[in-house]
Amino acid sequence: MSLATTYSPTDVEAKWYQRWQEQGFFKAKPNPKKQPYTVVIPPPNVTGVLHMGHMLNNTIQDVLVRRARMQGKEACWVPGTDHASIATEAKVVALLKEQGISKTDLTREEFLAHAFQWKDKYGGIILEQLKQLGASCDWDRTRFTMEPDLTDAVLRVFVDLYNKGLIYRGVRMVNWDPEGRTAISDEEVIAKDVQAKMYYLKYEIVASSLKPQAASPSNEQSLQPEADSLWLTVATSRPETIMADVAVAVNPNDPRFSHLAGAKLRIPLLGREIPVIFDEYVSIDFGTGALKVTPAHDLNDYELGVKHNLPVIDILADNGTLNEKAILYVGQDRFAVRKQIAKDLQEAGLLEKIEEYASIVQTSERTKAVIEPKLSLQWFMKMEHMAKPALDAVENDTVRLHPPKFKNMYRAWMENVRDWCISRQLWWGQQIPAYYLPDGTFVVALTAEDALQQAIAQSGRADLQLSDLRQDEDVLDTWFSSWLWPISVFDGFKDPDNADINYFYPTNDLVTGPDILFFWVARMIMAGIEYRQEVPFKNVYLTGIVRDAQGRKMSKQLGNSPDPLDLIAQYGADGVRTGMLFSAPAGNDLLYDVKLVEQGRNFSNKLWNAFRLVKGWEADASLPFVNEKAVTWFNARLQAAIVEMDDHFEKFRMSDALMTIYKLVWDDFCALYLEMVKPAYQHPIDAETLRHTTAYLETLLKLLHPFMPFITEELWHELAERGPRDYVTVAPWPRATAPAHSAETLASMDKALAIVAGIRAVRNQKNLGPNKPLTLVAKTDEPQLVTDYEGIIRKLGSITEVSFADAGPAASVSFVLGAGEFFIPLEGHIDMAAERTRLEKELEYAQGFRDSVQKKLGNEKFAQNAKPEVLEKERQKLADAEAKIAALEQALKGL
RNA sequence: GGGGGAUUAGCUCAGCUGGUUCAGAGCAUCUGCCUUACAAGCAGAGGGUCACUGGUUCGAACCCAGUAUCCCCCA
Repeated sequence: MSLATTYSPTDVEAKWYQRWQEQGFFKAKPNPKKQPYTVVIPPPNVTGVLHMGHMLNNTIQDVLVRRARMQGKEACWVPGTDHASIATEAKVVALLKEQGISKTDLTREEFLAHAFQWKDKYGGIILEQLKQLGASCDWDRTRFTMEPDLTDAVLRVFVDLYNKGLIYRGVRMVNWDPEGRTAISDEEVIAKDVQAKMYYLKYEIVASSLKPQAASPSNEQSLQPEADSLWLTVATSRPETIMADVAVAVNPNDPRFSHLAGAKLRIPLLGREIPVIFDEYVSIDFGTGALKVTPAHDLNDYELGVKHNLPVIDILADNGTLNEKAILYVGQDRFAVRKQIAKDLQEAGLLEKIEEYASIVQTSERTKAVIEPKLSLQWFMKMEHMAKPALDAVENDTVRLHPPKFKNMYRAWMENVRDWCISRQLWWGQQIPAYYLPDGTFVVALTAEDALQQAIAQSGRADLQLSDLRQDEDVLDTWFSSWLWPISVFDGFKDPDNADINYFYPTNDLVTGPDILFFWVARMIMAGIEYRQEVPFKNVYLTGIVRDAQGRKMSKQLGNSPDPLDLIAQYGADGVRTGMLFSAPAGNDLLYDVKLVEQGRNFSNKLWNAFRLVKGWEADASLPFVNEKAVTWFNARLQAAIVEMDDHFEKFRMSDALMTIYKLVWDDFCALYLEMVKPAYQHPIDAETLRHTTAYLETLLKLLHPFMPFITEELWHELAERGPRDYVTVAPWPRATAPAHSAETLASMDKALAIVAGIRAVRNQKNLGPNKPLTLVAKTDEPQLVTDYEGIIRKLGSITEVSFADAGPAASVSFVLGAGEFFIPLEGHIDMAAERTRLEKELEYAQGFRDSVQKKLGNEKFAQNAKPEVLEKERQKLADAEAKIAALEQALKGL
C-alpha cells in the first residue's frame, strides 16, 4: 500500500485552509433563503499572542460555526481585535523608551502615530495564528475596536448616553493604577491575599486638649493601653499615609476612649494636630480600636470624612510617589516611604510594634500594580437603568448561560452594580468627545464643529472659535468599545437599518470565559437592549480556565504553558482541537495534559488507517452481498449516534458530542464494523458492502468535520473524485433517520457480540492467541440468532465451525449467556476444578441477584407503589436470572 | 465576613423528574498479543461502602438536615 501508515497533518493542513479561503466558504452575506447563524469573536488584545485559553475558546466557536454552516445556515463568524488601552499603551511606551524616546516628549498625535505603527505590525499576529487552528472566520469582516467606524460608534454612544443623562462627570473615589497612571473600573481590580504588616503607631495626645479628668469610676476599670495616657496607639497597615491623616476615629461605645472627647492628637513625626472623632463605624476589636482617618486614600475614610466634615489631604502623585502635600518624604515611592517611615518612627520611639497579618491588596488587572483609592474627577456611566433589563434577560432565559450555574453570579453582580468609571488617563483609545469652554463649562458633541455650535448656544458668545475649545484629554475604557461589539461590527450605530445588522443581529452564541462575564457579557446585553431593543445573543457558553495537570493556572512565570503553535506543528490542529475538547465540559476548568493532545493525534491516525483500509479494497460486482447484518446494524448505530450528538450540541455539551462520535468511529466502525465486513487479505469485497461502507465513512467524516476540519477534508477528497465545490466543509450535516426495527437490530447484534466476547475471553484465559482456530458448540433457545450471525461470530471470534447440541463435548470450556450455554472444545486445556469454581462463583452471584429481586417483588408496599412498568421490569429481571441459574446448573452438571 | 457551586474508579467527568445495567465513560493501570488498516495498535481484565452522619421512602449517588473538605464570586 502506498499510503503511509501514520497520518502526517502538516502536509495537509495549510493546503486545505488555503482552498477553503479560495472557495470563499467562510464568507457570509445576508441571504433570506437561509437562516443566519452568527458568532462574534471575543476580540483578543492586539498585544496578544495565541495561548491555550484562546485555543480552547476558538476551537469551541469553530465547532459551533462549522456545524451551523453544514446545517445549511448562513454561518458568520466575525473576527477582530480590541485596542487594549492600557496594555498597548504600556507596550508602545516601553518600545519607545528602548529607542530613547520618552512619551512626555511626544505630542498626542506623534504618540498615536507610533502606536498605530506598532498595531499595524503586531496587531494581526493572533488572527493569523487562529488560521492555523482552522478557525473558519469571515476574514473580510475583520474589525478593530479603534478603527474609524468603530470609533464613530463609541462616540455616538457616548454622546447619546450623555444626552440621556446616563453619563456624567464627577469627583469620586476611583481605583488609581499608579503604574498605568490612570483610573480603572471596579471590574479591573483584582483582590490578592498577601501577608502584610500592621504597624502600631503612637500618636501623642495634646495634653491641653484633654478635659480635666474627674475621677470617674468607669475610667478606673477601663482598659488603658496607654500607661501614661499621653499617647494613643493607632494600628495601620499603611504608615506612609499618616501625613494625610485628618482625624483619628474611635467607637463611641468603647469605654477605653471616652476620655478623649474633644481631644487632639499629634501626627507622629509630622506633628500636625488632628481631632479625635467618634463613630460607630470603627470596629472595637480591630487593631487598638482607634482608626486613623485619611479621606484621600481610602473609600471608607472618605465617607467618614464627608460625614464628619473633615478636610481631604491627598499626598500621592499619579505615579505613586508622595507629593509636596506630604511635606515629608516628598518625591519618594509609597512603598519606599513605608519602609523608611517605619525606621524613622522606630528611632523616634513612636512605633510600638509591628505585627504580621493576613490582608488583601487590590491590584490592577492589567499592570498588576497595587491600586490606590484616589479621589478623582472622572467620567462615569450610570448602571442602574441598564442593569435592570439586562438582569431580566438572563433571569427569564432570553439569554441562556451555559452552564446555568453562572446565573447566580450574574444576578449578584447586577443587583449590586455600581457606576462604571469610563475615563482613562491615556492616549491610546477614543478621546472623550467633551469640549471645555474658556469659562470651564463643557459641551459634549460628536464633532468639534457640533461642539462649537453648542458652545456658542450655551455661552451666548457668538465669537467663540474652535481654538477656544479644549477637548477632554482622557480616552474611554476599552470595554466601552467592546460592549458595543455585536452591534458595531455590523455598523449598527452608524447605519442602524443596514442589511447586515438586520440579518445577522442578534447573534446566536457567544463563547467566552466567566472572568469577563461582568466586564463584557453583561454590558453587551445592556447595549443590545438599549440600542437594538434586543439582546445581542441567545446563548453564552462559558469556558473554563486551561490549567496544567497539577491544576495550576498557566503562566509565563511558571513556564507551564506549551506554545500552541508548537503543539499544532507536533500533533496537528485536529489533534490539538480534539485533545482540548476531550476534557472540557462547559464551565469546568480544563486540566491540560499532553496526553489529551496525544489522544487527539491518535484519533486522527485511527481515522486515517480506517480510510487506508477501505481505500485499498477492490470491489467485485459478481460477489454476493454477505454483510447485510453488519450493514444494517451499523446504520442503526450511526443513526442513534447522530441523535445523541444533536442532543449534546443542543445542550452545548461539546465534549460529550465529541465523545459520541469518537466512540462511534473507534469502537463501532473500526473495531467492529470494519472487522465484520473486511475481506480476507488481498481478496476483493462485494460491491454492495463497499458502497455502504464508503457512504458510512463519508457520513462519519461529516460528523467529525466540526471537530477535525483538516483530516476530514483531506479524506473527503481522497475517498472519491469531487466536484470543484464539493467539500466536506459545506457538505450537509447528516440528518438522523429512524431505521425500521432498529431496536431489534441493535439488541440482536449485542447478543451476537456477547458470544464473540465470550470466545475472546476464553482465548485470553487460556492464552490461545488470536489466530488459533477454534470451534463453537451452542446450546441455545435462540438458534436462529446464532445462525443469522454465524458469519460475524466466525470472523470476529476466529471460529472455523459452529454447531448446535444439547450438551457440550466433554473436553470443553463453556460460558453462559442468558439461558444459553456455549462450548469451545479444547483438548488438553481443561482444568476441571477451575472450571467448576468459576461456574459456581457465577451461579452464586446469579442466585444472589435473583434473591434480591425476589425480595423486592415480595415486598407488598413495593407492589402497591411502584409504577407498572417498573414492576414489569423487575419481573423480567427475575425471569432472566432464573433462566441463567438453570443454565449454570446444567453447565455444572455437565462437567 | 456575605453569597454560590462542588465532593461518584488512580485522573478528568457523565449519571435527565428517586425504580431497566446489585454504579457508567474516556484516560491511566494490569495480562496477553508485531493477528498484512493502524504498536499513535489489537484482545481481555481489574478497579468505586457514590465525602461523612442522620432523616424521608417499599426503594436514595439522586430528596431533606447537619458535619468536613475544596473551588468560585463579592466585600
